[in-house]
Amino acid sequence: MRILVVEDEEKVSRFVARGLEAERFAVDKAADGVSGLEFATLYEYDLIILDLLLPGLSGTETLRRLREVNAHVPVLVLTARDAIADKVENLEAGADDYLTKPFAFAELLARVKALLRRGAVNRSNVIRVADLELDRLSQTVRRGGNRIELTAKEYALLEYLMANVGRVLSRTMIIEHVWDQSFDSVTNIVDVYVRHLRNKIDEPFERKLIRTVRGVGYSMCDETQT
Amino acid sequence: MRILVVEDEEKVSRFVARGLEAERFAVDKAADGVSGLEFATLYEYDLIILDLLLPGLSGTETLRRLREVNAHVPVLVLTARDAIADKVENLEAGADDYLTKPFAFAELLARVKALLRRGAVNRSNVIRVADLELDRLSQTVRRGGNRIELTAKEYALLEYLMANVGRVLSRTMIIEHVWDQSFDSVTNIVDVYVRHLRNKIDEPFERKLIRTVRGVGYSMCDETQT
DNA sequence: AACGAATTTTAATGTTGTCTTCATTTGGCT
DNA sequence: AGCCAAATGAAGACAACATTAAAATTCGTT
Repeated sequence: MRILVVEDEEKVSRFVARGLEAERFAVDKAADGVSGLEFATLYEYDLIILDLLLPGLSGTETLRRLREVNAHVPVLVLTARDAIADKVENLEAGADDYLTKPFAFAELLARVKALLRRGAVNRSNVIRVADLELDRLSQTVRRGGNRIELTAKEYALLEYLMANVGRVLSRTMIIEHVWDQSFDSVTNIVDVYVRHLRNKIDEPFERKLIRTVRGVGYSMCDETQT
Repeated sequence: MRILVVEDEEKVSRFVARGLEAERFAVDKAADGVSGLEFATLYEYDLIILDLLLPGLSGTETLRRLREVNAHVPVLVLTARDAIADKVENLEAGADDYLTKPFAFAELLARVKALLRRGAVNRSNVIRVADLELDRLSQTVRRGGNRIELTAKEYALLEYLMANVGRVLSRTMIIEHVWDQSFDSVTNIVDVYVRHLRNKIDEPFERKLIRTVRGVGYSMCDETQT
């Protein structure tokens, strides 16, 4: 499950991201409205958490434009305690729920899960690529019907790859999403984990799904390749 | 697409350069304001990423002088977290966007892409010349519907040629856009790469798109040829 | 708390593909 | 023909990726 957090305060976004990641969500962070919109345009999210007090583009304006881009994704809005006046405005602008700062993480999590459940009725939680199938609810993986056991990191990597079928993901992006660390370019951990994944999901099968794009990164194939 | 990174911290600049290179940008690095200015004067960049906390010449001063040299190139400024006071000053001094450290690479990339898109009204994500088609988003190339695999350099060269359809590009111009600075002047690398490209995108087809202009350089044909 | 097993990470080595140079051939132009 | 620019082919240097093993860490169990 992918969540985008649009929040300018580094401390808050870190706190939220950490907590959500512990719940096995894949979290992206954006520090203001402009890049938040950019993310929302480029990638698909299951939920967006949006702080209204943003530098640059105002939160309400961001929300409005977000709706132009994607009318379906659930948006949870964070506001300051005394901003109740805006409440109506926000709900009208397209927020699905709101939470006032400061908040307990447990409360945020409860609301996040509620929103996801609500939307889950008509959305599938299974991603399929060829005969490979990943269920995000039960966090299980099958290929050709057979269950494949993955470790936490292997699963996270596979989910990230499958959520972006056909797109090439750079090592930098993969490290950021799966390992949540930056600035450490002297590691080949992505290569090693790709190997682990290949051993489990590609090795025993005829058709290989994980493709290496030299100089760029890795990608899940959707089309039949040469 | 060429990007100049002016940043004194080796770790940060390596991290940024690596990530951008995986996105197929040609990246030059400068470690301080003076050499940053020098690069910006000597070469043309599509975007400049400038750290404000530089040794020697201050970042703001660098920015001001940069604008004297080139008023158009988009500049993305990196600042320390608590330097919000300078924010207005920087935007006034000519920064197009800013990002506070520490930042996630995905966020930097989102902003870079947004800035590049903003600057070019006529730049769509897909360039077409006859039945040849280059998609800047997915970085893929097709001719007559068939996907063509290119290496990093081949792709960069083709993008530059296609972005300047009909115009004749000299070898010097090509080297300056596609390769990064440190390059020896007695080389026929452009010829060699044009050959590689022709093998992949012209050889199998009837109509040839890359034209040689003797004594000058190369060009992509847009009109129907003789 | 201590042990062992499984997972994660680092590190070293082997392999492959790309980049670059160089030498040679081809072909246009005067 | 003779000159010069461009095309071509191939080989070596180099960087990126694959693979393996071993070290470090985590986690559950006793």
